[in-house]
This record gives sequence, structure tokens and C-alpha cells, in this order.
Amino acid sequence: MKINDFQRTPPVYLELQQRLLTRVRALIQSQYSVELGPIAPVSLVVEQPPDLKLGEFALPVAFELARKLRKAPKIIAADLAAALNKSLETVAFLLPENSAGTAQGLAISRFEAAGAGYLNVYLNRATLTSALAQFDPRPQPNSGLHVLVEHTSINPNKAAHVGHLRNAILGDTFVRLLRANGQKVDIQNYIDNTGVQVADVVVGFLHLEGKSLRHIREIIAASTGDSKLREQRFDYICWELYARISQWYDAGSEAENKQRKALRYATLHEIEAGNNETAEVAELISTAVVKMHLDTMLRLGIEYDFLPRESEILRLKFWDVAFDQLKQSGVLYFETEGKNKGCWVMTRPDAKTTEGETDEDAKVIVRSNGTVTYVGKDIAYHLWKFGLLGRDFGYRPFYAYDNHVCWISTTDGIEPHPHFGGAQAIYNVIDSRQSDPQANVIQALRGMGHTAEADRYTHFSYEMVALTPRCAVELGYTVAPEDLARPYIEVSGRKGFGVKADDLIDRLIAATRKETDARQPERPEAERQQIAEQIAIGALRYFMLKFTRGTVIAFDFKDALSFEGETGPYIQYAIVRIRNIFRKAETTPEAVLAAFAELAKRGTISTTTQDEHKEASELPQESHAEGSVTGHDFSRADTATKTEGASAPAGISALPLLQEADEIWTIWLRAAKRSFTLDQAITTSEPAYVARHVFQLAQEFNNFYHRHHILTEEDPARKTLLLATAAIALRELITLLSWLGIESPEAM
RNA sequence: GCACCCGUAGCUCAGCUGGAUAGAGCGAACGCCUCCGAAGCGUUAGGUCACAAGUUCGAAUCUUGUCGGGUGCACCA
Repeated sequence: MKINDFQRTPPVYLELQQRLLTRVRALIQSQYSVELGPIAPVSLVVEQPPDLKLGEFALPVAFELARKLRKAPKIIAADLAAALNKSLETVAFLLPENSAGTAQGLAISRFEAAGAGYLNVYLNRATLTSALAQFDPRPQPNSGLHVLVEHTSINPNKAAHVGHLRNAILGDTFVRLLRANGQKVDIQNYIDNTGVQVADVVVGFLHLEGKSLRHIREIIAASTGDSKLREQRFDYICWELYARISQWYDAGSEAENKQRKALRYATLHEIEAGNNETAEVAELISTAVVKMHLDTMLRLGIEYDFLPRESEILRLKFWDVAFDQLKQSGVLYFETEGKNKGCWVMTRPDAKTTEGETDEDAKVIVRSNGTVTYVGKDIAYHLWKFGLLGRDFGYRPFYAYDNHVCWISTTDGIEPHPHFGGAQAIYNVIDSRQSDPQANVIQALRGMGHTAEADRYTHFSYEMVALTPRCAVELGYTVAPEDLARPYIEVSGRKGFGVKADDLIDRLIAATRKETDARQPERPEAERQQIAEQIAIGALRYFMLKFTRGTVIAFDFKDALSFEGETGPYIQYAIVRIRNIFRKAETTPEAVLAAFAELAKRGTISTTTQDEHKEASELPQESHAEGSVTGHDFSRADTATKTEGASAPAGISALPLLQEADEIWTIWLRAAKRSFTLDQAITTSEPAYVARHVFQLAQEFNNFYHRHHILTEEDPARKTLLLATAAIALRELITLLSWLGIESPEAM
């Protein structure tokens, strides 16, 4: 019998399913191809039955065959089940060898027809738990694609708000998922430091406030230093000023307003041009704000590798290079008629082309005055991302993390520097309001013949975070009557309307700190603070991740400040409980899992028929340390217990428990499902799948915890099983939370 | 007008490539700490899956249409 199927692959859900399908397909081919002639490919799907009593997998294939065979689905399913059971050894494939080189047994214990015609598959619990205890199912290094993820990208003219938190948390989590999948990922945070938003704050400081360059330096120095010394945060000062200047443009007489707007654009042009005092002010402000954004994100465990800035895209003339390429490839054409006369334009992705007519709907890339639009610059930038531009940024170090440095773009950088760009796949975490411009860029890439790149360009889009009217009122904003009736109100930096990220984090920490102070009074202050921060960040990150991307989050403090139910702290609490169990049991999860794998192996080797007695008798008689829970033999009990498919070599007191107690098995099954969930989350760009998966595991553990009292269990083998189940839950919970960027506290 | 997203329990949301009795959390009512931490567990109440037609053995899921909510469709960035 071949046992190489799984030799190096952990026994995980996805592989189990795939192998199962291969076998079933083969059977159908041989069984029914005569009756059907050359049969059309039957679409085989694997489902999960509504209840574990019905098995782990269900195949509705009989329904599909029913009409072709003119037979009742029930009968077909029964035939299939019988045939599969008859040749179980060839169908149910083996799990990997263990360290001793002994095959561990079949992964599938039996097939059964059920319901109206389902073919249900029952996995071999003993075999799989034993294998899972031995192997931490880590995916192998993947395709090796060099991936670039861009997220956060907050305009550097004001403080970050809740909407930016959703972006950064989604992006950061997705990076962690890609890396867990074995991919090499660079993280970029694009900085638009030359736009009107920055110009507005510059106008605010220079003209509304009448500050000089020197004065602005002083303000920045006083408001960006040590958080304990500064009276105000610079990003908050800018938040307020940005709201004020936005109103100021419309607050004067008509003539005044015209003058103010002129001032605004003059300022913008000076910033874009560079090499002048206004540009210097803009540079000071935006750099100071960016640093604060990085501080804020670091509170959430979010780090970056590189900050490309718009100022360098302009000054290093990325556009000029891109423009040539776009003209050469014919993506851009010069419009000579209609409203876009004199512009270089591009046909839109979904445009219906009518011959000869001027495309009034075309996207303008270069204006009639010769300046390039935002989309044009974005195309150039994305050519660089894929290494197609033939021009690079200069680099210098900008922000130091514990383990690495974040670099920033500059016109003339230092050597040596790491290489960024030239990625094979990119993900842009940008909210769904940007899907049109994103589609334009993809369209341009495709039009230039870079179809592979266009295919690997993912707009990781998500819906915005808005405030509930109640929340807006609570924050002291005056809310228009018509807005009070709406489900949510969009945040607006221009109006200064929104929840600032650091305010929210501070409130969360204050709330968790109150709890830890009450629950852990004996712990030192620093520890209580650390725990409070871990819980607060866990709550926040989980809150942002539990919604699927397409859902608008109507933000409310009541929901965000909740630590019960479907929250990060709920999951963290399960971890703390498990850690306490191991502390009191005076053993470790690793030791328990090793012991369990060994014992389970002895008890379950003989699901293959011929070898069972021989193998059972050949088992080495190992002796284990006295008094350790790991020292008891699974097969010690004399009462022989029949397990399905084979008789166990000796009575195994834990095995019936594993067979019958679905609340135990469901935890192991979920562990096996980890790679499946990861794969699903990555292919659909949906981190919420992982969030839900880990919450369900925590729920399953709590359920198990309340049904089985582990430490007082008297039967040693049963106790080993219970402890091993807790160990698996712990291993999974910690791993999965780390993927979500959530820490696992020692106590809480 | 066109494009995209959303409409599922009182509220906030899951429901993967169509499949067996539609699931969580919060809120409500009632229980559970002489036993591994109650940031927990259990029980109960609560749904014509917006509406209509179609495809199918089978639809919350796919198609089309209607209604309702949101967002985006500039030579602004």
C-alpha cells in the first residue's frame, strides 16, 4: 500500500477534500461509464453536513447522476457508498508516516448514504487527531510571488480617523495572511503630500494663522515630541485647522472668497513646483503628520516598509516616461473634437465604441493645458510598482521599528538601499469609492499589453466607516434633521466630522484598563497596562475585521467598546483559560500533544486489516515518567472497545469519548480546516473569513470547557485527550489571532 | 441617465463555488460561580431571507425586472 500521499503534507481539510474527490470521481467513471457511455464531467462538490452526526463531508453527486441514470438518488448514493466502503483501503488513503515510519491509518472510516441521496463521508477521528497532534499544519512556501500591498495612504494633513483604521487593519491583516501563506510581501503606504489637502493646511498656517516658517517649526517641535510632554498633538491641530480653513474659503464676501481660492491654488502650485518656502512648509507639515500616523498605526502593531510620495513621482518625472509608453501603445490618443478637444484621453473600460464618433465619455489623462491628471500619475506609479517604468525612486530611511526600517522616497537617496517595486502581484487597499479610477489604471495596463500585470492587480475594496447619527450627537456635532433619519453619516475631514483614531484607541484602553485594574489588582501597574492595551487593540482589530468588506460600518461607541460576545476579548479570554489549565496541570501543550500522538497511534494503527495484530503486539513497551499525565498508555484499559472499521488492539478508554463527543472532535476538525480558511480568505481577499473562523473555534472551546472538567478527570487516557484538545485549541487560537494582528495575553 | 455595493430575527451582522431543520452577537425573559477565571455557559421568545418572475430534482445563494438605501460617474486632487 502506498503511503506517500501525505508524507510531507499535513492532514488538512483542503487536501482531504481534493483527494476524496479524485477517488470518488474515479469510482464514478469506472462504475457508471458503461451505463452512461462517455459521461459528461459530473461536477463534484463537497459540502459540510448540517450536523457532525451525518459525517464531516457530504457529496450531493447522486442528485446529479439521478437523471442521467434514471435511478433514484437514494439508490445511487447507497451503491456508491457500498462500493467505496468495499475498497476502503484504496479510497480512504493514508495519513503521513510518523517519525517511526509507521503508517498511521486511514483518513476516512466509512461512507454512508443519507437523507434524500447524499453520500456522506465519515473521517477517522483517531487517525486525524493523532496526525494533527504531530503536525502543526503550516502551509508550504507558496508560489513565491513577490507581492506588494498598499494600504493606509492617509492624506498627511490631519489626524487619522476610524475610516483609516479600517483600511490599515484590513491591509495589515491581509499582509499577515499572505505571509502565513508563504508569500513575500512588501508593504507600502502611499503619501499624497502635494495635493490640495496639504495646501489647505499650509494656507491655514501661513495666512489664516499668520505663522512664519520658524513659528511652524516651533509648533511642530512642541506638538510631536514625547506624548507625555506635549500639550497638543500636531495631527489634531491640523485636523482642526483643516476644518476651519475649509469653511474660510466660503465664509467671506464674494470678492474675498475669490481671492482666497486664488491663494489656495497659488499655494498648491508652489508646493508642486518645489524649491521654495511654501513647499518647505508643506514638507514640514506633511512629514510631521506622516510620522504621527505611523505612531498611531504602530499602536495597532501595523508597520510599513516603504512610503512612496507623490512629490517624487512629480520631481523624478515618472509621468514623462509613462506618457511616452502610453502614446506608443496607443492607449492614449489626442482628442481633436468635442468637449475634450485638446486633451490626451483614454477610452473607459466599459465604453461602447461607436466608430467615427468622438467618445465624449473618454477619460481625460492630460488636460488641454498640458498638465497630467491624478489617474495619469497613478498609471505611472503602477507601472513602477510592476517594474515596467524603467525609472526608480531615491530612498532614505525614515522611521525605525524594532526589527526593520521604513524607507521613504526622495529625489536623491542614499546607497545602499533595499529595492522596492517590481512586484508580480499588487493589492491596493482603497475604499470602494475609488473603484472607478482604479479600473482606469487597470484598463491602461491592459491596453499597454501588460495583461498579466493587469490580472494580478487587485483593488482590495471595502465600504466606508460612517457614524450613526446617535454617535455624531454623542460627540457633540450638530446634526441636520434630515441626517438624523439616515442610517449613517459619512465622515468628512473637510468638516472635521469623525472619530479620531487615537481618541478611539485611548477610550478603548481606558475601558479595558478599568477592567484589568478590577480583575488583576495584585499585578504590577505596568503589566495591567500591557494587558489592557492588548485587549483594547484586540477588540478594535476584531471589530474592524468581523464585517465583510462590502458592509458599511455604521460606527457606534457602544459596539466598538464591547468586550463580550463576538469580540476580540472573547477569543483572548478562551486563550487565558487554556493557559491557566496548563499552568495548574503543570505541563505544557507541546508535551501533551506529543504524548497524545504517541498513545493515539498505538490505539489506532490497525485500521488496515492484516497488520493489526502483528503491529499491536510489536508495540514497544515504553515507560514514562511517573505522575506525568503524559505517562499513561492509551491502550491500558482491558475492556476491549470496538471502533468502526477495525478492532482496536486493546481497550482505549479515550477513543469512545472522541467518537461520541462531537464537542471534542469539532475542535480538531476546525484545526484541520485552518489552511482551507486561509486559502479562502486570500482568494477572495476577505479577512473576515479568518475572523469568523477563530471566533467559532473560541466558541467551540468554551462549549467543550463547560462540558468537560479537565483537571478533575480521573481516567488518565481520557484526561490526555481532554488536555490535547485544549492544547490544539490553544495552538490554533494563538496562530489565528496572530494572523489578525491580535496578541494573546497571559492573563486578563 | 450609467456603473458598483447593500436590503436576512427588535438592533448589528454571517451564510463559501445553489443542497438536508436559515445561523451568530447584542438587546429581552429565565437559569448556572462550595469544582480548570461568569470578559463565560445554558434555556426561551424572535425570520413570508425587500418584492416578482425565471433557470433547476432543489434558490437566501444564480439570471432578469421592480422597489428601497448608499456610493461613484469632472480638464478637482
